[in-house]
Amino acid sequence: MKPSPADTAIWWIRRDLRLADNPALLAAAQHGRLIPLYIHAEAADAAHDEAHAAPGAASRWWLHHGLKALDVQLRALGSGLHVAQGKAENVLGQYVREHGVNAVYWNRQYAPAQIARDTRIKHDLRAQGAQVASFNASLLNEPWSISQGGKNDRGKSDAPARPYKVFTPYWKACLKQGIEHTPLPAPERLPPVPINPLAGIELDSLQLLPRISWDRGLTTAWTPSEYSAWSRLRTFLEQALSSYPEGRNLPAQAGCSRLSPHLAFGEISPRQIVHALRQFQATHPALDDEAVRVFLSELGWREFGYHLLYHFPHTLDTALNPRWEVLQWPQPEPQLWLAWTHGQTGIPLVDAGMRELWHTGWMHNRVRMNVASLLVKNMLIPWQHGERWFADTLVDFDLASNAQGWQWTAGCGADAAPYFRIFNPVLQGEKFDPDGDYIRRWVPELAALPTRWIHRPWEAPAQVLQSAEVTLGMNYPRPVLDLAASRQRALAFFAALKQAPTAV
DNA sequence: TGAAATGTTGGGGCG
DNA sequence: ACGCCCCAACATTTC
Repeated sequence: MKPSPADTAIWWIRRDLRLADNPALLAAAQHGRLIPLYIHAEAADAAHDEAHAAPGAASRWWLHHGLKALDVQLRALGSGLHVAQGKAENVLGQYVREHGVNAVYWNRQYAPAQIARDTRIKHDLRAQGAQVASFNASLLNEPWSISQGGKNDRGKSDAPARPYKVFTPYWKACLKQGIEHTPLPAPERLPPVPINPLAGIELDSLQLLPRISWDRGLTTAWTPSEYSAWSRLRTFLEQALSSYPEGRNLPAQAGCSRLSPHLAFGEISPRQIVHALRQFQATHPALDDEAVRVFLSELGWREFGYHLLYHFPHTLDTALNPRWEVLQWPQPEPQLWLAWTHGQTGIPLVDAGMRELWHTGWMHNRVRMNVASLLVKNMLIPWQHGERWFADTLVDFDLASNAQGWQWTAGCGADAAPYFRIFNPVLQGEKFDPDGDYIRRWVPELAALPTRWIHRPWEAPAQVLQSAEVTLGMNYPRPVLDLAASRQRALAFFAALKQAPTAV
């Protein structure tokens, strides 16, 4: 049956900037006309409670280039990206009412405000007579599909299903339920975009790129596109996967996949990754199962983050563990915050990490744990401050992973590090960056220091500092805090949790 | 996916 | 040969 020209669908593009394994796009491509529509909501358009979902500066940079790349792909298939600005409900409603759109498809997002908005929009569009469907395209399992006491709602157990709060049993349940799916193919051709459905706007007019160009480092480090996501994955499988269990901990090495921003923007899906991993495993029988298991579990942590955010939406900015309410946080010390954000704490591993973040929009996970521990424990600055800084500066910013990760470090989240677990960035540096290569790359003023002192320059003999041309307090700061003393202060502060009445 | 304090063990120097 | 001390190495406990 030939679809009538009036039969027009919208693929509402969100964080699914890809053609392959995209159920919303495939559904929309069944119609006679297709508008691939990206709707940009500026902060003023977004509801107040959606502020957490508004992209930060680094994410906006990625979004701009990712959408450009998607447009090129769409044009190759006879289509093209359509950009609109405003509140999503208004824009979609207008297309349906005034421009003959009779179907709208999207892939799900999971921030509490997004769920509420999408539910509302689905209801409204259906009331206008449009066909609407949403799909899972960014998770191996929907956050509500895994629970304790009967994994499916058809189970015989009478006990109400409860969400998991501990990673290991959660991930075991996921693996048992099955994470294997055959990814959907990319469409071979796309229906035409209707002639002038509405005056779309230019992507450039969204002004997603920074006004002053601080983005050179981002451009060097990343290429946002579906194609480069696959190129990253291939490189990782061939070069890093086999030594992943150890390699992933070494920030100076290319030991991890660096797929996180591509995942965050949906340029590749976890199902595609799992599928590619299984294929690689099948063709490389000597590959260590342990390496595959560890890498998969990192995808598992991402899933776990969404599971927690869905079941405990307040964890976006409030501790999962209610015990944390008893803590009387001191006023954050501005000079500590400035030193932390600027990578000028005088502690090499922390400064290297914060500068890597600023320059590339990304930080190695081992180092993320260290900078987070320093902020929350040694500096006693609430984790929400760090969470917001990461939201603005990370290209891989992901609401669920970020909030849960910070809560993990702070000790108030699910399966969290206990409050007394405080990283020592000197020891961590010596353990995971034993040659100091990571420090030398990101803190070049210390590059000439011998490895013995590179993680603790303040202890280096004057002669050593002098010949390395390091003058503490001049071209590299003295430590802004004493690691041992601030550790003691943190232990004393968090000891209040022990007398708290509420059980975990 | 911690660090530091404390405890234990065993080899070697030494009187 | 023996007891004593020191201390590295490792294990356990504590935060």
